[in-house]
Amino acid sequence: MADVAAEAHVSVKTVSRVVNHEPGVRPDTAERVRAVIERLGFRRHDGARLMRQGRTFTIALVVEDLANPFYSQVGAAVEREARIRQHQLITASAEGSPSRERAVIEALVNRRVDGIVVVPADESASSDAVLEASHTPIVYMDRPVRGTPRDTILSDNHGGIRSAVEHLVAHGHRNIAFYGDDPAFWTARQRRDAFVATHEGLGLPGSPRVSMGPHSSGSVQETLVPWSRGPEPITAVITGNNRITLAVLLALREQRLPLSLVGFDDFELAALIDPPVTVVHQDPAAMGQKAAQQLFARLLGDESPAQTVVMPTRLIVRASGLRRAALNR
Amino acid sequence: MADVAAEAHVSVKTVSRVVNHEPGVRPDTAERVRAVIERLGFRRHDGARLMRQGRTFTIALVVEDLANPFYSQVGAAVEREARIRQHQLITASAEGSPSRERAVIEALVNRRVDGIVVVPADESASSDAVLEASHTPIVYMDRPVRGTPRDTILSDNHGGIRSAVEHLVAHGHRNIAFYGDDPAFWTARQRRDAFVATHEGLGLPGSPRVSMGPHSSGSVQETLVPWSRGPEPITAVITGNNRITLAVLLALREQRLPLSLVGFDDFELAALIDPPVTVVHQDPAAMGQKAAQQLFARLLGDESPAQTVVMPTRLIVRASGLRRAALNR
DNA sequence: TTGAAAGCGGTACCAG
DNA sequence: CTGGTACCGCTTTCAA
Repeated sequence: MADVAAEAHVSVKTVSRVVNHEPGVRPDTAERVRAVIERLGFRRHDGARLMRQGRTFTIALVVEDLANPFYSQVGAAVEREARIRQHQLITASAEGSPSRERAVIEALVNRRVDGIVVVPADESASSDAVLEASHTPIVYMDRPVRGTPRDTILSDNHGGIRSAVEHLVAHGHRNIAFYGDDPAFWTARQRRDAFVATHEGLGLPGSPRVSMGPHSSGSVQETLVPWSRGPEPITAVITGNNRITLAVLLALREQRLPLSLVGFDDFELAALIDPPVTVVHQDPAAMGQKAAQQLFARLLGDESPAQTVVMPTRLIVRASGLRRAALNR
Repeated sequence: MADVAAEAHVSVKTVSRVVNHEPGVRPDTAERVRAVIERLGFRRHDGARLMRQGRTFTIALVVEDLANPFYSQVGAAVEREARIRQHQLITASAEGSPSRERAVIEALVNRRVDGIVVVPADESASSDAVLEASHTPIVYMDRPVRGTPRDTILSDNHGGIRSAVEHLVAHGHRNIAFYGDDPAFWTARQRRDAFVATHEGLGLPGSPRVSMGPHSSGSVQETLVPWSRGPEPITAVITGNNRITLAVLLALREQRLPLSLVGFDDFELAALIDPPVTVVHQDPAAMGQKAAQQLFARLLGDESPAQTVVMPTRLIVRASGLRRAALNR
């Protein structure tokens, strides 16, 4: 900028005015400056600018794994909201490690990002002190965190599972098993608890048959086989997420068990499997959008108390929830 | 930092030394400084630091759509390489628009990112001037660009298609159709050309039956039905990408056509469809990793001529490539 | 309408 | 081992 100023025989301040389209520059002066800018290929150094202004026009997203379709859809939505507002997005993976997450967040705070959206690795709020001291706004997604109340965007796990159970019951199922993921995950526990509660609420027979992961096709079969034989054999299965749905589908195929199924999380090509898989759909794009919007509201000065938003799920009925007898007719 | 210096009765330079673990500070002085840092909750402002140092320790990834599984896997790989090297990653979507891509790249250059990986929207190299003037290293991915030679990471489209044709021929197919995506895409044209070349190279009968998109299940059926009836009916189909594979699968199901299939791009649950889908797998994670590695090599001063790397594809044989007669036995 | 000087928060360089 | 000072590239403030 100094170069441009010298070349155009004006002060840096005038160049600055031209670059930022500030008023109060004579048109011919402005034109002369622009010509020099063009000739020298000058580009404003946004780092310096933003440092002076105290904001970075950057937000960050911290997730477990960017390659996971759930997170990548969240990422796309957050990036879109950021772009609309002239902000840039830094994305970082914590790989499910709380310590790495903490390190990542500290690095982001050191960079003075304006705000952070994070899918927390655990509930420990290990970055609370840093965030508090730096006044960096944060929005948690998908899972809540202990400690200081913060804006949090969750999925309606309970409602989703309930709709799955009710759907199966409406189609005549009474004996339904639930396969969930590792109970270390908050969402896995939520969905399990929702299943048990709904099971009892509807007065289904016996005690709820629940198997928590981590699961593979093999580990699923260990309970799937006895449960579908013995007395009161199960006729349907509900799964706690994408990964478990896959394991159960493989297990059903391997054992040639004609059980009905409702999965949590929609997945690509669920409609092409035979029979097409009925799922509880959560909307990662909507969640990401909501999280980003909430973050920007804070950046714009919203000082209202932290709020938790529960995003609705939607049952996508295909065919796997019907009774197999009905399907074959 | 000035506050810390004042409080600890040392100069800012000494604080700087402590913060950066530079040698030449007496242990007790360092300890005193650290105590003040802790008490005041001081955190180094990386923006200021990086501005002085002239590097930002930031690289960027520009793609069409972060939610697309191909790009999100690339993104995860690039982020990982960046993180290993203490860099952060800015991700941006250009939504397939060359003008938006140009704007995004200019913004990134203004931020002085150290380098950029981009999946270009078209071949026009519209950002060439900016990149040239700013000396920002760039690596192109998946598609080449005209103009100044640049580092480029491509997938072996030709080899992939050839392996698909050869696989089908080995299983007795002679009449094979190709469904590709919109020929506006460089990769779509590459794969089409590879099909035609292989078709001729192997001396398959008649002229190659090719239908380019954009395709839906409906548009596929328009040619699929006549081609599988008339004289020399096709017995197999090759698809040019993920999206087309889906359209063809739906079309085959709708028309109850028992054709064999090899798809380009692997996809989630391809193994669970009946019959399991044989695919040409390209490795987005490996491509992203390679691109990032190439970029960092440039950042470390590699001045060798720009190179184009073609990453191998791999045929994942499941069952859909067999003749249906064989399958039913 | 224009410019000089201070300062954002650090680091580089050199002196003590 | 420690400190002073210039300076990175821009914006802010105030004066001309």
